[in-house]
Amino acid sequence: MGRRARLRAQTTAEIKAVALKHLGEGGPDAVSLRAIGREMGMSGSAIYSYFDTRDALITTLINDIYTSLLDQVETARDAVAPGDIAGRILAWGQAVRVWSLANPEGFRLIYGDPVAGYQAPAGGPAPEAAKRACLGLTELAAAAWPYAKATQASTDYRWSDFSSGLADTIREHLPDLPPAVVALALRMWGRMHGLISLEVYGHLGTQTGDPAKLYHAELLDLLRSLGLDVERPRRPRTPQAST
Amino acid sequence: MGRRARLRAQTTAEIKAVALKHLGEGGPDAVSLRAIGREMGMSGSAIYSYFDTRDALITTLINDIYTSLLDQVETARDAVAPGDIAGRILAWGQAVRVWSLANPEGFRLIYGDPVAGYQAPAGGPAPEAAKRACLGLTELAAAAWPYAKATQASTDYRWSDFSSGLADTIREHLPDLPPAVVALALRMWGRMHGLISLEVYGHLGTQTGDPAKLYHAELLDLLRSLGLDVERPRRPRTPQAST
DNA sequence: ACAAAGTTTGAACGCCGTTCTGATATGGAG
DNA sequence: CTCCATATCAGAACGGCGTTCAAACTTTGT
Repeated sequence: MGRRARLRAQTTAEIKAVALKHLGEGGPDAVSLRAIGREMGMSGSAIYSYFDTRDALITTLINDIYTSLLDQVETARDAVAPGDIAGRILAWGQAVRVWSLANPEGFRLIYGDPVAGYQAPAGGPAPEAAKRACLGLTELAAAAWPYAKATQASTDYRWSDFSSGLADTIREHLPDLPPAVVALALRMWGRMHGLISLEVYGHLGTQTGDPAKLYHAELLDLLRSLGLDVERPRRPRTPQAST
Repeated sequence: MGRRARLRAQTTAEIKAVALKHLGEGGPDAVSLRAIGREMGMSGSAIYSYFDTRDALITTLINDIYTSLLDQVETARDAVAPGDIAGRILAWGQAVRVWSLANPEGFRLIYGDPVAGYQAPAGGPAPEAAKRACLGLTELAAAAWPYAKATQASTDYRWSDFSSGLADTIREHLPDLPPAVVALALRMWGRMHGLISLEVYGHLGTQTGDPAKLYHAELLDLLRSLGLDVERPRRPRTPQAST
């Protein structure tokens, strides 16, 4: 890699850094090519050498931020012993909320209307990080499955219910997994996402002064619905025999 | 009310109607004062006679849309016999999802980043419709409480955990209600919101082809966690005696 | 040393919200 | 009916935006 490529990579990184800074300080509107260029001492149109369009820049920002979220969440999960399934799920859920509240603009970028008129690249593959999130949750759901199986409603799922990309990835990492586990993982995702999303967007703050307590109770209820005992000792009870 | 006031009301209504149309057709960006004026045959600046600023227009749109959502949801709920608690919760939840998928731009406006640079009126009272939603869910939670009480985790809530506006409204309509019921209602809200939000913003579609099945399973699990039997006969079992 | 490729600038186009200056129409008081 | 305050409107203007384009400048490989 010549000197030129190095400069290019450096400038690209600086653009992303400035964009992230503006995002955090002034919200999504502050992420404008002209403003970024102004701060970097170059004209706004020069950025088009590095990103085809503003949406392309936003897209890579989303990928970066999403990746950082997953890094943090996975780290929190791995700080709990692999055998402590309830503890791992709890750690995952709490980490998602902590990150989201610490990076509300990032959360909005990933999960909400990112920025004026941004259109996600259509038809493209699902973002890598989204699959990673889903896979991580599926692993947790799979670990809880022996306990949760009996409690789940009798909806029957097929692999065809899920996108081939997701299904293939999961079956590669976790063979012999019933598709219902993936559905459970997606529901766990939604359950964590709901309260966090309401809180980040300020809908919960006007109703309750203590969203943390609410969220914690929700996670406990989630564990209970997975058949994992949670009051006092956090060890799960013995899984039931297969039906 | 003179002729003048009538004209004014009419023009105001037309502005809102055109704004809603643009919102549905072109997304949030299409809601621009200039574009609205263009379509109405008047200059963009003329709208400033009717709304102080674009954000004011957006704010009334949000109120209107939020109200229409609650009208529809309450209608769906009231189509189920008052005694069928599980059925009412199910109807509420399904109605929220149906409305959200039919009005994704409205959903984004209410719950997401509404539009470029919009700032919700700070310090103002919580939107009327939000309290209405919360109150409706609290009624459902209160009806389910005799069955759900025993299943809830032992988090203890106080009235001071909630905003005074909400707490007062609720205690006015439903006296002698434990604050834990409000917490339960907020959690129910979050639980419905999670999957719907993921679906509306397209995060679920890339992972599963059948979000409806997922959402229905989630509602069933919610009912189960409320202590309401749900397989086949939808009648709740007898409430347990007070602990 | 020189041509090819990459990078940057600055003007331009059309969009936006908002403000301001006048022009025009309306409504009520005398 | 007249007259004037008030409400409504058009149009220009300011500064912001994403994007395009021709022209200049810099680096690279030969």
